[in-house]
Amino acid sequence: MEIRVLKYFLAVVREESITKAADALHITQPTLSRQMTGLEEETGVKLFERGTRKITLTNEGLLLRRRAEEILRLVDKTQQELVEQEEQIEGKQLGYGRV
Amino acid sequence: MEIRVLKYFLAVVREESITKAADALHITQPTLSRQMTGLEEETGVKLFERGTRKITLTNEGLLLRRRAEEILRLVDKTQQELVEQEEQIEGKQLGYGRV
DNA sequence: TAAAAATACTCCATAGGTATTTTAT
DNA sequence: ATAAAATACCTATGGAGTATTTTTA
Repeated sequence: MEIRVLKYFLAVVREESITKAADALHITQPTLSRQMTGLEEETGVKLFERGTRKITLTNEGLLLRRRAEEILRLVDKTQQELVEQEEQIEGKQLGYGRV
Repeated sequence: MEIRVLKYFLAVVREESITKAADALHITQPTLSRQMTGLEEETGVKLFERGTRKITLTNEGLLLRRRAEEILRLVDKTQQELVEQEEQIEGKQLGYGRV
């Protein structure tokens, strides 16, 4: 399970469609279709019911949606905190790209 | 930032050495060295002070350690929950690999 | 000087693309 | 009939390996 794929998954959930999500992510429909199949194989659960008009989440899909949101929120927070701490330390001349 | 790399990072923290962590992860030292450099470039912060005997974490490294532990705990929990829900649903004949 | 990390290559796995077929309304 | 997903096949990026050099207690 990778962060990139969890972002893909949430895009599919948001758009209720692999085709629309692929467009939003600027990747192609087959690539996203394969990534979602891969996620289902890896986790061992069926995440969506595919239809011609839209995709609906299974109970397992609903569970993963909640967790994926939590995980990605934490990842974003972490990246934000690192930038903030870096700025603080830069002011003390101790950081990475220090002068 | 990918889950695989966060696992690598925590191994380096645990072993206090890229060489030892690579060994524990069953990958080579240069691969892990590059992944850690990549993580530092991607986040924009210096994570370790490299020494000849062992590696020490910077303040940013300490921060990432805490967050990476949180993130990986959530990921593990998620995978566990998916397996559990799957088992429950299999009993109701509604799951993925249903009979 | 002797460990550990970094670099210079090479290779290969897989993310990603295009074209097409299959599926479900 | 048609819109969406899946599949087949190909390309390219980057993860990973071996050999070697550079760094720092």
